[in-house]
Amino acid sequence: MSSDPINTKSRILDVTWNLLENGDKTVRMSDIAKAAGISRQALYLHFPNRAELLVATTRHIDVVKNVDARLERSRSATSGVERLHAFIEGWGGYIPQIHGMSVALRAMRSSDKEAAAAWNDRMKAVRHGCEAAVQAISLDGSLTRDLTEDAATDLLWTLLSVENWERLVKDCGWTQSAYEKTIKQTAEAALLSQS
Amino acid sequence: MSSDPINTKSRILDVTWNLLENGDKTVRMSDIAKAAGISRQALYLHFPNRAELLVATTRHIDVVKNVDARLERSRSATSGVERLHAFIEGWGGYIPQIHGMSVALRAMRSSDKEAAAAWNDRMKAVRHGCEAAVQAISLDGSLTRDLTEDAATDLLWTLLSVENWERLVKDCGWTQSAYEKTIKQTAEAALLSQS
DNA sequence: ACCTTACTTGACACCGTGTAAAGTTGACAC
DNA sequence: GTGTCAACTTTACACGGTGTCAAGTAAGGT
Repeated sequence: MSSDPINTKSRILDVTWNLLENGDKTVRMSDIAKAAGISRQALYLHFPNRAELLVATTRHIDVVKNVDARLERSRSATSGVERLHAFIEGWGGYIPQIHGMSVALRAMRSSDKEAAAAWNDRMKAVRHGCEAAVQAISLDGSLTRDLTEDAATDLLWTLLSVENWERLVKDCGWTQSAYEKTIKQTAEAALLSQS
Repeated sequence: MSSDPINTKSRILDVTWNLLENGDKTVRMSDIAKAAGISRQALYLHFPNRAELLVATTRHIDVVKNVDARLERSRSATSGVERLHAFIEGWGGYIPQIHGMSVALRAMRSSDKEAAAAWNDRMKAVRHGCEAAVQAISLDGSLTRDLTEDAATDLLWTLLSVENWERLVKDCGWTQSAYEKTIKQTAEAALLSQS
C-alpha cells in the first residue's frame, strides 16, 4: 500500500497537533504513530526526530490558523493603544490554540538544543510585536516616563508570556475574555503615562 | 568507613543545591553522587528517588536561607502598599536563590507526580502571601474596582511567578533591583485605584 | 569475636528515543 | 506480466538515565 506521502505527512501533523492539544499525558512518538495509523518507525521516514516533528507541527498550525493575518491586524491600528489592544487580542487569542504544543516544546528545551531554538524564535517574533506596540505608544507620547522603550517591551513581552496565560486561564480558571481584558488593563496601567 | 549519616545526608543536600544553582547542565543522580563523594547507589540509601531528593533540598534551602523570617517581615507592615512592597522584596529576592532548584523541579513536573505536588505546594504558599497583601490593600480601601480580591490575588501571583523573574532577569538581563522596582510599579498600577 | 551501620561494586530491568536492516505491498512503466 | 520504485512493515538493538537487587567490605561499638 504505497499511500500518498503528502497525505501521510499532513495526517501526522494533524494527529500530533490533536494529541498535544487534547491529550492529557506526555505525547510519545509511539502515541503519534498509533494515532496516525502507521508504525513508529515510519514516523522517522517523515521526520528525523521528535524535535523537528514538533517544530513542523507548529509551522503547520501557523498555516492552518493563519497567525500572520491574525497579527497583521495590529499593524493597521492607528493609535498606540489601539495597536496594543489589537496585539493582545491577536497573540493572546492565539495562545490557547498552541498551548499543548508550547508545553511539549518547552519540556524539550533542556535536553534538545533544536527545540530550544525553535521556541526562542517563536518568542522573539512575539517580542517583535511587543516592540512595535511600545514604539507606537511612544510615538503617541503616551509611554510612561518610568520605562525606556526596551524595558517597556520586555515588560509587555513578559506579561504576554504563555506561562502567564497558563497560570491565569488553566490554573486560576479565568475565562479567555477575562484574561484578555485584565491583561489589557494591566498593560495599559504599566505602560501608559497617567494623563 | 562508616561515616556519619547525618553529615552525609546534609552534604548531599548542600551539593545538590550547589549543582542546581551553579551547574549549567541538567543535574543527574550520578553528578550529585560524584560531587558528594559517594556512589550513585548510596544516594538511594538516603533518598528514595530524585523527586524526593529535590524536595528535601528545597526544604533544606528554606531552613538555611530562612524563608519564613524573610516573608514574615511583610506581615508587620502597616499599610497595604507597604505590605505589598515588603512581600515583593521578600519573595522576589528569594527567587534567585532557588531558581536552579525551581528549574529542576518544574522540569520533572510532567513525568513525576510528586515533584508536581511539591512545586504546587510551594506556589500555593506564595499565593497565600499575595492574598494577604491584596486583603491588606482592600482593607485600606485602595484596591481597584476593576478586580475582585480573588482576581487581584491571581494577578499578583502571576506577576510574581518564577517564570516572569526568569524572563526579565535571565533572558532580558535586568538587574535584580530593576526587576523588583518595576514589578512593584506594575503591581501598584494594576492593583491600586487611581486616587 | 561478633554485629551493626554506612557504604561499595557490579549487574540488570525499564522506558523512551533514535538507528539499522531485511521484507512486503501497491502503483505505474514498458 | 515482469521489473522497479516508493511507502511502508517487522524485528532488533544501542544509548542514556532512573531505579532495584544482591553480595561484599570496612570501621566502631560491645
